Parts: sequence; structure tokens; C-alpha cells
Amino acid sequence: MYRIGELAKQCQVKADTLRFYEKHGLLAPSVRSDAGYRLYSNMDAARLRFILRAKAVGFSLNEIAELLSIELDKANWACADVKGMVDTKLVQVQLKLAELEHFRDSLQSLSEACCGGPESAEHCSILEALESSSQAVRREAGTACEPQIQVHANNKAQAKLGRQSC
Amino acid sequence: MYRIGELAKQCQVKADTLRFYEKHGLLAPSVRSDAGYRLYSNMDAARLRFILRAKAVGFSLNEIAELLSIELDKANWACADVKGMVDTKLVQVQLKLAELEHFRDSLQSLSEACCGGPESAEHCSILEALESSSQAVRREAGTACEPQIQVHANNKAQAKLGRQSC
DNA sequence: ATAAACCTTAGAGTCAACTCCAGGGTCAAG
DNA sequence: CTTGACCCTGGAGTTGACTCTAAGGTTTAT
Ligand SMILES: [Zn+2]
Ligand SMILES: [Zn+2]
Ligand SMILES: [Zn+2]
Ligand SMILES: [Zn+2]
Repeated sequence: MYRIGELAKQCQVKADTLRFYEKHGLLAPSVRSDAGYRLYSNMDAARLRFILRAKAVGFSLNEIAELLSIELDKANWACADVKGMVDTKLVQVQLKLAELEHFRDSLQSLSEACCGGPESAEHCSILEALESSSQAVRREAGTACEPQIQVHANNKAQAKLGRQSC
Repeated sequence: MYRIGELAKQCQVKADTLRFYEKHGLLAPSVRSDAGYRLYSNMDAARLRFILRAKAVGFSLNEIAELLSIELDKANWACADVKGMVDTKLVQVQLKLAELEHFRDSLQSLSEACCGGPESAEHCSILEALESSSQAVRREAGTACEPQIQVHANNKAQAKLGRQSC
């Protein structure tokens, strides 16, 4: 039997988190001491590890509650139910991934378009891209800042064009 | 000049959102009508589009506020500042992306390990993986459910072993 | 003139998953 | 017998980006 702080430390969680899980029906200690202290059994600890593992693969606490109710009554559920939950979550994760990949690509092309130098941001390609209505980073010849690699190569040409090399 | 509802519809946002942005210092209409109605100019609309574009690449409203303050005073900021913000955000996005990829991979291997059939979940590989302490989906010969492809191939062998084909 | 469709405000509520607090009780060591 | 480390409770606060409500004022069309 572990007291709340012991189990918490064992599982790298805060005691508050265990109380929170209890309040939300995920994990209640099977016994209380005379003084009212929570006492967790090995089974309780196993249940907590189940919760943490499910969290580690991306399930929300609500979804974990559902998984736990299946766990407690496996015989009345089918593999299809369990796999369904996993697949549903997988789709959600893939959608979120696609969104973040889009963010990443956009940020990357913004980053690549800017020289990143100490010059005034008056002609910064990043700001221009956010101002303009186009989705992509627009390159209107000779007005915006450009990545450093090109700055060196084009320095004179830019100067000739009266361009502020941002 | 647009009234709040007009601008909102034009930019696919709710009027409430515009009021929210105003309360948080992102976008205030440049004029109010006699009756107190918000009236947005074309510049205000452009500012809103700036906000929405920055949101679309993953910036938070606080970060957007910072970007806007640079926008208003470009001359006193350097490309380095702007690019720094983009690169910082890029790193954050990449971290989040790595976490989600981990989720995806874990969910995928969980999904692949389960037959997904209408049988009782008593031997479901997914539940067993979440119960056991191992990170990967553990396959203890002949105890857990397996993906359907193999179920057909191994049907008789499993029956011979007295195995419940989950 | 009156209804529908708009607009105003301040302020509360929502979601998730904690996290912290005050004000008290319990327990082992010295 | 006191100190310090632990534990209890109920409830409030956090973060971010809205979203909604109530109670009223304005515009526009019929
Ligand atoms: Zn530049
Ligand atoms: Zn720049
Ligand atoms: Zn199965
Ligand atoms: Zn299964």
C-alpha cells in the first residue's frame, strides 16, 4: 500500500494530479487509512500506469475513462470497440499533424525568405508576406529583403537598383 | 467603412471575435458611428487579414500582438527580430510535431496489433499493451488477439493451441 | 408603427488538465 | 512536546481563444 505522495513520486506525477484523477473518476484508492489517508494498492498503481500509458499515446482523460470502463468489463466489449477508439484517435492525430505540417511549411518559407540581418524591417519579406493577400511568400522583384546567401551574391546588383538590402 | 457584422462575414469570423480582438488590443475600429457602432476602414480590414494570416501560420494572439507592434514601427526593428520570432515559432511547431508523430506511431502499432473483430476484448492486444509495462506492443505467443490478416492464416493453428482468437 | 435584423455593454461560461491555496489534521523523530 | 514532513478538504486560479447571455438601443423595410 502506498500513500499518495509515494505513488505520485513512483509514477512521476504530483499528488494533486492523483486527487484530480480521483475527482474525475479515473482512479480511486481502494482503501483509506483511519486518518483518512488514501492508500493505493498494487492494482491501483497498475491502473495509474494504464492511465499514464494511454496518455502517452495521446488519449484525453475522457477517452481514458472510456478505455478504463472497457478494461473493467472486457468480456462485454469487442476488439472492434477498442480498435475503433484507437483508430478514431489516430485520425484526429493525423488531422492535427497535417495542420502542424502546414504551419511548419509556411513558417519555413517565411524564414527562408528573410535575410535575418540587423537592417531595418521596413522591407522585411516576412512582414510583407503577412500584409499581402497571397498565401505564398511573394517576391516582388527588388523590393523586399532576401535571404543572406543571396544578399552577398547580389549585393552590387541590388545597390545598382537603388534597393535597400534589408 | 464596414460595420462589425459586415467585416466579420467578409473575413469568416464572428462579430464576437472582433470584439474580443479589440478588447485584447489587436484590432480597434478607427471610427464609431453616432450611435456607437464600430466602423472599420479598409486599413482596419487589412490589419484583420494580417492577424488571420499570422494565425494561419500558427502564431498565438500574443505573438501576433507583438508582430503588429513591429508592423506599426518597422523602422525601429530589424529583420533579425522578425525572423527570430518566426524561427522560435518554427521550433515550437517542430517539437509539437515530433510529439504528435510519436502519438501517431504508437497508435498505429496498437491498431495494427488488434484484430478489430466482434470477439470479446478479453485478449485484446491493445488493452494488454496498455496494461503491461512495455512501451511497444508486446506479443506473448498465443495469448493476445492479432490482426485479421493473420487470423485467417493461423486460424487452425490457433484453434489447436486452445487459443481464443480474440 | 412595428417587426426583423442589426448593434451596444459588462460580465459569465467553456474546454482540458492540471495547479495552487488556506486552514486544518496526522505521524515519526529527537 | 515540538518540529517538520506528510496528509486532508473545498474551492479558486491558470492558459488561450473564444462564445454566449442579458438587457437594452438603432436601422431598415413594410
Ligand atoms: Zn531582411
Ligand atoms: Zn526580413
Ligand atoms: Zn482482437
Ligand atoms: Zn483487440
